[in-house]
Amino acid sequence: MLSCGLPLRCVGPACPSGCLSCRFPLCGRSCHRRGVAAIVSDKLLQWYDAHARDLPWRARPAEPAPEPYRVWLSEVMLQQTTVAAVKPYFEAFTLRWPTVEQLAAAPEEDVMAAWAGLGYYSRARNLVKAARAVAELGAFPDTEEGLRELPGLGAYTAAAVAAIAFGRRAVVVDANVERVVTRLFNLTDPLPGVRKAIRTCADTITPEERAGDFAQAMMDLGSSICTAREPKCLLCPLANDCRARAEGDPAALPVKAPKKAKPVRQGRAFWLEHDGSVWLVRRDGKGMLGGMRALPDDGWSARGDGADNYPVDGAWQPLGLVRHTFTHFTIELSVERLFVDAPPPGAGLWWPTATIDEAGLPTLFAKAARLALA
DNA sequence: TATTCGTGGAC
DNA sequence: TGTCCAAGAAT
Repeated sequence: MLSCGLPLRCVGPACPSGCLSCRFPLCGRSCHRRGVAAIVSDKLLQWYDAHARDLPWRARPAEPAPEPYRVWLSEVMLQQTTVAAVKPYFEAFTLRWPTVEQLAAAPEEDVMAAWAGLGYYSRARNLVKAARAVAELGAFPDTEEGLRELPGLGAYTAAAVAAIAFGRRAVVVDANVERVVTRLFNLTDPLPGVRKAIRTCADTITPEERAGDFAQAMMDLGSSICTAREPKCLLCPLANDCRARAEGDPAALPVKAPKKAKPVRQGRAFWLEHDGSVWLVRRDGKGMLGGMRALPDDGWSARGDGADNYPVDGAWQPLGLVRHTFTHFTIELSVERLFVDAPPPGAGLWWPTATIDEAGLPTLFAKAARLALA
């Protein structure tokens, strides 16, 4: 086996010269670690310059950074959400609210409705809060620490916005980076325990310059080459530096803890109709689908079935069953209809059924509406 | 650290 | 059809 002849104290990807003897824990010293890391980040940036995806919220490589508002908005939308799903929402939001000040001035209800269908609705609630905080401040914070104070910005998003919008050196770790780094360094311990090691390793290859491009390059690599299933190692610009490829199994990383089974819950949703309109309520505060418009229901949740209690007495007509799977449980929702002359007790509003698509219903209730109007 | 938060596409 | 998965945050 060829040796590169450098001190055997380094960490990180295999030596670019082919040396496979540099497999030692992080020494943190100025051995040739820096040299190896710089080569890796340079290779990745060169690959990015040639292969970066063209996305609505993104500047082309080496171009001036896009507006912080667009970076922030896209990053929040992209949390646990695919690029394809985000695109139309990003276009709609930036068209309707071109600046963070305009978003800050919008009624929360309108923002929630515009977010309907995208999921994880606490993001929309925090989006409004953060926009108002930024409007109050006069501008986005331009450091990772400052951004971290805004609601809805965790470690990942604060680092990403700091790097992409403000050119700060920040260690940006998302699921793509976790996958790339566990493979590049052959980190075989399971998530989430391995996260500290991932961060340490990601830090070693994060460059001082172009940290934003580097972060996006890692994400593009993770989404197109270093994919969860069947990674395309033959196309990978870092193949020769990848320790999992040399000595392990890239496709088996990262190792994850087994998942819990999802319970199936039963519940009812109530379609109260009067004069061509349906009665909609607004779900309260924090929990599941919090703040979203919805059909009245019988109190089902992730923890239990509905209580089988109807909002008003009458000859309710069962219309069918809607099955919908959330992250941690499945709901079988019986949709039942009653024609009434007066609104039920409690807050709500009559919404014309002809324009139900514009009510901003989350997907479960949009399915129920589709059933009721079929 | 573990759980609770959506949704739609790929396979 | 079922399972996995995605630019995570808050608690």
